[in-house]
Amino acid sequence: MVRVVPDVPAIHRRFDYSVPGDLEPEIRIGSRVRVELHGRRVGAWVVEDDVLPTVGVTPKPLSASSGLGPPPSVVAMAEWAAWRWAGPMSSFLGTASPTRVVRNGARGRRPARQADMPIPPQWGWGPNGVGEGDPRPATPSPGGGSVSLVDAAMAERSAPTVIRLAPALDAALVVLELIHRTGPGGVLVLVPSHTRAGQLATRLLGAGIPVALMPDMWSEASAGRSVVVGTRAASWAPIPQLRAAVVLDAHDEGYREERSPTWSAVDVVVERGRRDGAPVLLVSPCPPVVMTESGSVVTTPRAVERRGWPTVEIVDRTGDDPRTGLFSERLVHLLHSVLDRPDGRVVSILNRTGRTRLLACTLCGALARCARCGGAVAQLESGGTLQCRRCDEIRPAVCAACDSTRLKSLRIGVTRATEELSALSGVGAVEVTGSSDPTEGVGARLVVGTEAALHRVPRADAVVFLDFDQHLLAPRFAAGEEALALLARAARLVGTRQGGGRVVVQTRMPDHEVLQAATHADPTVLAGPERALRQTLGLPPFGALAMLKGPGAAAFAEGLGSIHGLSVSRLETDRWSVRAPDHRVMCDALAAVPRPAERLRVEVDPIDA
DNA sequence: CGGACAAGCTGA
DNA sequence: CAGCTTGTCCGG
Repeated sequence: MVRVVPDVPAIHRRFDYSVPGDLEPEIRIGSRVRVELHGRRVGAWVVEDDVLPTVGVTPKPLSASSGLGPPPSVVAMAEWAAWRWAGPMSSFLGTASPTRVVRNGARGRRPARQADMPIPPQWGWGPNGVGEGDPRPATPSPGGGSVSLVDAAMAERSAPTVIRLAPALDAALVVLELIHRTGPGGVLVLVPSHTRAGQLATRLLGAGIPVALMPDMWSEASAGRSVVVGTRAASWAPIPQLRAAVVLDAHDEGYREERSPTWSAVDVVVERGRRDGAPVLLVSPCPPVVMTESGSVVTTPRAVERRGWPTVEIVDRTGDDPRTGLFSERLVHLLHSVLDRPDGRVVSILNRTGRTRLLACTLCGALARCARCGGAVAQLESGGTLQCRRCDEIRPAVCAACDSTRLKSLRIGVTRATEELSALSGVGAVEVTGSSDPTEGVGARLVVGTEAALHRVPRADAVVFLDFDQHLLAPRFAAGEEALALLARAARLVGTRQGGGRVVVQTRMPDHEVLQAATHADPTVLAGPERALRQTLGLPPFGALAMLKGPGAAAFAEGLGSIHGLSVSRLETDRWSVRAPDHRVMCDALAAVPRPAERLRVEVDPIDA
């Protein structure tokens, strides 16, 4: 008899089935099976074996085997994650399973590459910290003589270990050196994006290291002879026992699942490392407080870190008239100085899509608002109609208060900024947003876009943030850390300060810790105050937080309210926040209180305040 | 989730 | 009271 978890999100129970003799050799913990449940056939995972029969229930036999699923250690992780993020175990088992059916034979197959070939030692950091065969000048040097960053990190007993590495320093060297020490088998490497996963896999393969690129090479990963490389979901890779793990750009938001359950791949890898006794290295130019608090931080010498950041120039707009617009004199001057060079390239960032996001009447000064719901209306096309951002109501571009047709832009979006920058610079600017064509702007000399542009454009001489204050003031718990991460992201595009790389930030808060950290190339300038603030407010890592949303939120909140140690408060209708001294107390409570019948979304470790 | 079954509503 | 909708329950 085995116990299974059905692949049906709404069913939170487990059921017992007998194993027919012919299926016996294929069935183990983690196996994908099909079962008869309440008159229909559904997929399921085996999560326990040798289950004793329950009295009064005659078990049905498993209907079929559907191939390999996650190894027992990962099934156990799914159980832990279901508790940690208050979600159904089946969603984690799904992420941990192959996309196509994998039959037993695959596990024994040898990878095509020479997996047992010893890895030549040429990827050490070298005497001056430069990986041989790597032409880039600004690679990290060991923290004093012959001790490398990886040596230092592995020597730390605490897990995880954070490696702070400036944006221009080559983090792949950490991976290469780790593999040189441990061999490829059982090593897991996470990167934030698919593109980078492909690039890293190619680089490792080029060095003769066998790689299983997730999610397509699930069975190669489970064979255990390759380094497993992938993005967020690869934190669930079928590695029975982890030997080591590296998370590159561990601060990246891409490691968080936005849909409920809102799990984090970094937390998953850290827990796997803890269970398997494997070192976990979190590499980031700007490690968040939640990662540095529980472990230790190793980093390059100060001078090396400083060289790994570009020049960050603050354009203080405190004294400027708010009506001056988005383009300071200093900015226009800089734009010209870069674009006057024949191949000079500038990327400017404004995180507002559309043409104009806020308008006012020139005559009476009234803000243009929606007649139906009162929300601000935006202008989508030049001279066009106005549309409400909240309810999509459309109306003509006429002042509702005085019927004037003369409206002025108070807060322009990317489309308008593109038009204006083209005019100012005399260079045709290309607009790049999340919804534009992926090839758009890749070779352009002047790109105007949202954050998405930082992921599309490979290199630039300067990155300009037209209105950075919206990032600094964003209503998110980690707004400061996210803002610094954005500057680090921009830094990658422009390279080092010696190479002339420049990031320009227009702001009315020039003394903000985020900007001080970036100009000094020292993330601890932010981390110190940030840590203190978290401690004062009881925010993670000094407390746990959850958000309840939906029609069932009130009922669930009421149930949680009676639990000792929790504080529950209503933010608005159908939206509640829950605080606990730590996530253990939080998760135990979320698991103990029965779920209401109405729809309910539980966000553990929420992002939005 | 989705099938089974019960209770409630409608119309000739 | 058949025929239909709506709601609640429960799965091995």
